[in-house]
Amino acid sequence: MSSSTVARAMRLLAELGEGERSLEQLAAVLDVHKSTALRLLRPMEEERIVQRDAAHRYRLGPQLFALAGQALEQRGIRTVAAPHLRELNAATGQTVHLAAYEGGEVVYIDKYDSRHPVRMYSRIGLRAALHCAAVAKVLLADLPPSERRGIAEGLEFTPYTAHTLTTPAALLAELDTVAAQGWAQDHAEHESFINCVAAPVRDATGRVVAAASVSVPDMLLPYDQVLALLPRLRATTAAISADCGWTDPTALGREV
Amino acid sequence: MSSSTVARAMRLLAELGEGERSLEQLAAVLDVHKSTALRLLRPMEEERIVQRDAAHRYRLGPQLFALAGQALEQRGIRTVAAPHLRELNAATGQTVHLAAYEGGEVVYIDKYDSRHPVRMYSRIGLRAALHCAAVAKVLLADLPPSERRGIAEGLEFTPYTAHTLTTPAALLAELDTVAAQGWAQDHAEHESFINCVAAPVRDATGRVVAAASVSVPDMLLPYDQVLALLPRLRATTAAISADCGWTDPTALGREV
DNA sequence: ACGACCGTTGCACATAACGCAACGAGGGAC
DNA sequence: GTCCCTCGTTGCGTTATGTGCAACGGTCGT
Repeated sequence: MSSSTVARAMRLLAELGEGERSLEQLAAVLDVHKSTALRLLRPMEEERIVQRDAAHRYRLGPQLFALAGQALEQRGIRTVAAPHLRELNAATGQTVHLAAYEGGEVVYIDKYDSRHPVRMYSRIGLRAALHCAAVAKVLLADLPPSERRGIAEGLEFTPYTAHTLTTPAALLAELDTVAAQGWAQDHAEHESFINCVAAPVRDATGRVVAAASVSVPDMLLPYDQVLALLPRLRATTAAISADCGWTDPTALGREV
Repeated sequence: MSSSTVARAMRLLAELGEGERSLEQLAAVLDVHKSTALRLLRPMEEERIVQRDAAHRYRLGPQLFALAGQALEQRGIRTVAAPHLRELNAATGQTVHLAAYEGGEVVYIDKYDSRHPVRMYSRIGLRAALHCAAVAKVLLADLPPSERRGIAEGLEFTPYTAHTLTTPAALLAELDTVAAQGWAQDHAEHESFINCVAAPVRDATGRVVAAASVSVPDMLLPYDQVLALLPRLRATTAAISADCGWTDPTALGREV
């Protein structure tokens, strides 16, 4: 037993999500009389959840932005991402990380351990190496080019392995690639026996607010099989982004 | 005559914007029986507008983010402006806002945070104070004088700081100045330690459809250095306007 | 200036939302 | 482990409230 009146109101919101509608159009969607639709819309208009322009056409209102912003502030990206990351972790059995760019550094803000006996070492709150970690590459790639440059030139480029990028130029070139393809890899650049792939999470404004990654020791899966996890990873980050309000403009060819 | 049921549902959303709530708490807010609150929440939960965790505590749900994202998407100007605002944000490192005049109020429709540790607080969807905010002045200044007058006389003129304009006459005089010079300032009129500059964005018909601003705490930059950001801001708004089809008729002596 | 269209209002009727009270599940304390 | 207490859930009868209808009025286009 639930309120059908509220259900109708929610249906109106969904419809307005598609674009501006007149009162009559909205009434037609619900298959109710115009006056009924009007009475449903009025309280939402008062709360600025919906809005109407001079021509009396309805659209979603600014209070919606305010609510979404408050919600994200409270919960943070970590809470929103959690169920999706857990599922990715369950599906792949591998270590899953969530990282964010905060004040010049990339920090791990969540982690789901591999179920295999051999695990990689990391801990929530630790900083990622900016010139190695796949999550770092994803996050840096979203920054404006001028800032990327500044960061790249300020790094130490500690050569952890033979694959580690060791010059600002190499890193900047890599970031261009990452920005273009929409994901990043770490091919034994930090630990000689660990490969990672990472993909960005975007919020409603389209900005990259976090990055998720799968890390796997190559004794478990060789490099090319790690790349095969990419579609699954990207499906996960797409789902998280959607939960943050992001609507993918390149939603054409889908291939989960 | 409007649906009080929907009004109650909206009230619940506003309450959930403040934080997680139990069913009983929500019922208490509306002063209704628990079962009533439950019936109101159920359709919203089905649409994922609200969500409940394992402990049955309600919070705002992912569908709300999706709606907010769609709503932002519908504001065409936001999409056009985004890359330019991002660039301005990157170049100055300061907080950048985009605001529009909608139905008698000035609403922030986009925001790019400062990268400095000390940030100003604001959120997309909030209303700007019409007698303080630089963006408000820019948007009001484009209205016909008669409408300006009506708005100015209907305001409350809350004196946030010592610099706040407190009379309709003072505001109207300021709007004349803004209209003449093509930009506006907020010299510690809303927060005593924050200065802003704003400039208009015009569409192909020449109407001001939005305003962009840079806001900076004066511990970061003193007032006169904020004014020095003006050329950069105006270059940005000019670029956005150009993308909207606006061709500047006063494109003669440029001194940016 | 006229007509057509769309949003708005008042009213009578019936639906659906409400409060109540009993049920059930989960958690904490002893 | 068992009891108790709290909180969410359900069924039901009443009545408030949402609904359709039809007439009104404002706005735009011709």
